[in-house]
Amino acid sequence: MTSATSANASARRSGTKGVARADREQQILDVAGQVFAEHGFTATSVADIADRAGISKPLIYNYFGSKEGLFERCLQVASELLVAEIERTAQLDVVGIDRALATLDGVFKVLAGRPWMWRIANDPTAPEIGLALLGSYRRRLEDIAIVGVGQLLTLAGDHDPLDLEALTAVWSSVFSALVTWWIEHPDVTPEEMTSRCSRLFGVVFGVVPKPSGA
Amino acid sequence: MTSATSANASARRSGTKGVARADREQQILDVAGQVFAEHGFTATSVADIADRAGISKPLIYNYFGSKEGLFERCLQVASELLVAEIERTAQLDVVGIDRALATLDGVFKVLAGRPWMWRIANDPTAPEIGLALLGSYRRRLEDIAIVGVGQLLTLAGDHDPLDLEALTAVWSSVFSALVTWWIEHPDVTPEEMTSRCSRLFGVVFGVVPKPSGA
DNA sequence: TTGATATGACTCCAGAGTAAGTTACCACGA
DNA sequence: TCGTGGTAACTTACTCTGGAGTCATATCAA
Repeated sequence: MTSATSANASARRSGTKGVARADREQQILDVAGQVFAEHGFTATSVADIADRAGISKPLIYNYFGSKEGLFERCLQVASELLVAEIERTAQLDVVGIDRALATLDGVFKVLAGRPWMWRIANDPTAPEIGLALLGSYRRRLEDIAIVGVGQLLTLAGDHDPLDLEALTAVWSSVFSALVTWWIEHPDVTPEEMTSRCSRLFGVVFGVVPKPSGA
Repeated sequence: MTSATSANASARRSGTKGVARADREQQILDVAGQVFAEHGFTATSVADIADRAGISKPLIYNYFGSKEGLFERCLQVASELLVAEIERTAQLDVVGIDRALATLDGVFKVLAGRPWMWRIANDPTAPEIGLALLGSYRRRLEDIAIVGVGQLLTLAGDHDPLDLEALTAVWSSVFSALVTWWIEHPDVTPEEMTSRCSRLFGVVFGVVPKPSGA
């Protein structure tokens, strides 16, 4: 990801434990992601992460500068992946409920096996710097959501800008609620969850969406 | 509220500043509610609250025992009021979307002028003890929500218990999103917000609900 | 020897909580 | 109308702890 030792990062290189920089960095990020997800930014101490990673605290500062710096990197990895997936789906030629379903399906698949990404991206105790970063990602998602919601409202003859704003907030929260519910039910597979969403949309909108092909 | 000086709590009574216990308690609760709502439990220090109230820190400990104790009291006041209102509405002879609207309307009216109550009841940095208290209130709300959602699902022939659970989570989040959106738009009156909700439900469900009479 | 990796043992500070004293007011007796 | 003691309200000036962040030093590959 960074630059040095790009070819064979796993090869022994130098230093007390013989762990190459890129490897160590990745390892710390992995562990930090887990721990931050479990307890939230504020309730997590750098010493916790160091312990779990089997290294010492100063090493983390050596690699990431500060607790916030470390969190920011975790957040960036997670957000980047999620937003990229959602933007990818938005390019597809699908609209309405089907598009919503496709987006959810994509997120479920990205998140499968890495639920910590979702928790970090929604950590309410995140520090200022993290909130700023999150804000920029959220704005990108908002842009996408607002288009879909706008189509729905326009179709219904509602042109009130505040209605658009409010309904977009509602849709975002529905999206989050579904993903969060799934994260809290680790036994449910992405496929099962997608079909559950499809079923629920059908009930709510009184429509049977065509089975997702993606 | 407490016991002593019940008749005329505002009358001077005794002590350095001549403020009666019940008055001071209320004053601290008011200020604490504001400050906790602004910054969240974790980011608020007891000294902050003391400063804003124009008193000293130990006085707060004298009255409430601990930072958590103080927060718990704020939370209790807020939750009690909100849950009572929602349960009251649930008694009414209204079902479906109309009931949802009536509930929202009630909450908007309770919250008008005291938005801090909503923020505190949704403070993600609340301490354990607060979460426990919140849990009990939330369970009461869940009981109500689950009935309404259950009716909808049954009507649609869906009897999957996990579907019920998930859709209830979604509905709760929609409810929260609407209230939160409103809290963040202080210029919108409760009446305006209720009619906005009514309009949005109409768009989403493709139904025009009858104008709320309550 | 040099330079990167790594750590034990610190410093430092914010913020929760406390001990001990101070002030104002009241109710009484002389 | 003075003490004088009782008591509730209130404050100053602390202690103590958890946790962020740092420094001097050690280990190892080349």
